[in-house]
Amino acid sequence: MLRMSKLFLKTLRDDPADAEVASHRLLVRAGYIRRAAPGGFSWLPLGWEVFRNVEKMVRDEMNKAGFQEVHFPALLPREPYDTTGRWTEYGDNLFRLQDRKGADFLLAPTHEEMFTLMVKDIAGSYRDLPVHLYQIQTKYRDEARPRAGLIRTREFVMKDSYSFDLNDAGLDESYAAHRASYIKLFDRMGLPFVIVSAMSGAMGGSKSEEFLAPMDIGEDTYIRCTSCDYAANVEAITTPAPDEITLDGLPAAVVHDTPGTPTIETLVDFVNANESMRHPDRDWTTADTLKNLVVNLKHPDGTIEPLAIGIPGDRDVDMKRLEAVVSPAEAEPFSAEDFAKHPSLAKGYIGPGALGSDNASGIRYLVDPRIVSGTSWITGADSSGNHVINLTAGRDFTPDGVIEAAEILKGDTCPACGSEVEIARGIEIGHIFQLGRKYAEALDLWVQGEDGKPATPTMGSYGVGVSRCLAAVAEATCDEIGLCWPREIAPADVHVVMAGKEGGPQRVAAEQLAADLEARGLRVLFDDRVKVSPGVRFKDAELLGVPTIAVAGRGVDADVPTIEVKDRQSGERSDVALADVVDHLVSVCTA
RNA sequence: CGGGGUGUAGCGCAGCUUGGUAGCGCGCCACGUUCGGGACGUGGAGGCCGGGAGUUCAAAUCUCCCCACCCCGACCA
Repeated sequence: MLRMSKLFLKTLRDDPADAEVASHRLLVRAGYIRRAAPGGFSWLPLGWEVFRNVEKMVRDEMNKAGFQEVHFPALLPREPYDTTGRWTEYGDNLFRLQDRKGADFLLAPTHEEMFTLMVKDIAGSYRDLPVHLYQIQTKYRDEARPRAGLIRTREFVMKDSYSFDLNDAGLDESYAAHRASYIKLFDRMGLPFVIVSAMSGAMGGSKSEEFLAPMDIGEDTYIRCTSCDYAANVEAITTPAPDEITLDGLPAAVVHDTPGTPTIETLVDFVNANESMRHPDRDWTTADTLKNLVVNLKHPDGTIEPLAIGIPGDRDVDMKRLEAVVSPAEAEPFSAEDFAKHPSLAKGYIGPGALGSDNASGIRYLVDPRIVSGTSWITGADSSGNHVINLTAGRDFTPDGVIEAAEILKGDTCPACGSEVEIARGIEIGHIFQLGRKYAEALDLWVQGEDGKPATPTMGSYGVGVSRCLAAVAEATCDEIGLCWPREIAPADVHVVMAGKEGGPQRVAAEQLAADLEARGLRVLFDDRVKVSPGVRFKDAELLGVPTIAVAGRGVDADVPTIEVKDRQSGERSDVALADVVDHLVSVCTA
């Protein structure tokens, strides 16, 4: 039994000034956590209780799925991470440090290397596979900007699992097993979630999905359909191509003088205001224009390749989508010097006429999927101050291919059902990933196959942010007045409130009730504080968020004494006869 | 890393423009009253005003430089 008279707890009446999001604000106010470092939190008794409940739930689901728990140090030597290249590749987000002898160490941001080495150490034969291991461990990432309380910290607890299979079919099974156990886990947490594809296009093959808890304060943007259940990461969504248009009878392309129109907006205004350029039936819009821009692709081997991208003028290039498509290359903006090297490119007036491997610049030219044969565009005429109207794809120009780099806008077409998508935000609570053989190969993990020859296992990795899930649950379940935990996560089943005069019958009833409930196996938080007014007790009970509140108050004085039982979430109250209340509460709490 | 904001008692804030012995609310301690929705009275304790340097007879207040935190963006297996 947790007695509030003894509990190391202080609730705050006012919101802490540095907390913006509800989960952060309430967890601090309710005395669950305190900020201790940039991106680091200390846990107070109630918070730690809740944390362990979440952790227990994660562990339980992992064990149920047949995965085995192991544990690694968080403080690791450099060497294995050097072998896989991640000592450097991980970049600024890796906490690096040295021991007294000057040897390099790191605080692990994730443990692929260690799991791989452990399997290498133990498993020797294909008969030892598949292997499914997990750990629950504190992870360290030197985040540029920790934010939103427990949502994004530099030290956090993560459950990470790894699967080792002999072949792709096995990996698929392992992946599916983890996916299924995550669905059970997040359902059990009472957390609404969507699974979005996070497949990175150009890398090919490696399958990846994110579990997102949809909420406005989330930092991951994803796309969801307004009518079907399609959901995808912005990087993974594909743009449906419209039908091609027959070229017969389309108006010819005409070059016009369009002085002083370096931007899409000035261009549209200009052509609409000019009689000779007006659209016969309507105003031109920015969606009628074809915007061409050039970037430099920096390939991992150091080579630089210019790439031209054509997209409808009503949208911008989404750098995240572009990077995902060109990965592992990186995209950088075209500089003034780059333009100087390509005199055929008229900055602000770049058109398909100069682009593509067959034209003046020789620059590879990829266009948005909407730009299909027969679509006509207003676009640059490759000399300063000139644009061309009705330049038609498939007739006047032929791009080298298509590229998914345009930003996704609300109202875009759903690739699954054809209705409209919307843009939503979510918290990434889980991520499952088919790694393949990258780590096994780098660390020389192999087992003897059935045929006696060495075989390299293929791996999957699967993560759940434990501390982040706690915050997500708090965020999803709380209301204006406080936290509101699902029973399994809550620090107690029943919050017993003594609401009468100290030394009166309420005291006696509350003490007895708390003891009886505990004897029946319920977890009890008992507000037995003296010299605390009833108002404070009620407010604190609501703030702390235990799902069921039992008040020994006025009802105790009645001819047939009663206890008020209140459901924290719904706010419903009922008076239950003192004689029946223990049974009643046991059934409520074990339902 | 760019833009914006904030640092004054445990928490939330005022004071700064116009320099002159540091204030309010909550919380805390003592006593009394009260006891079903963050009660009341009386009396207390508690602060190197983020740090450093400067200007001045005098700096929370003016100047310069740091640092920390929050928000937006960039970044983020």
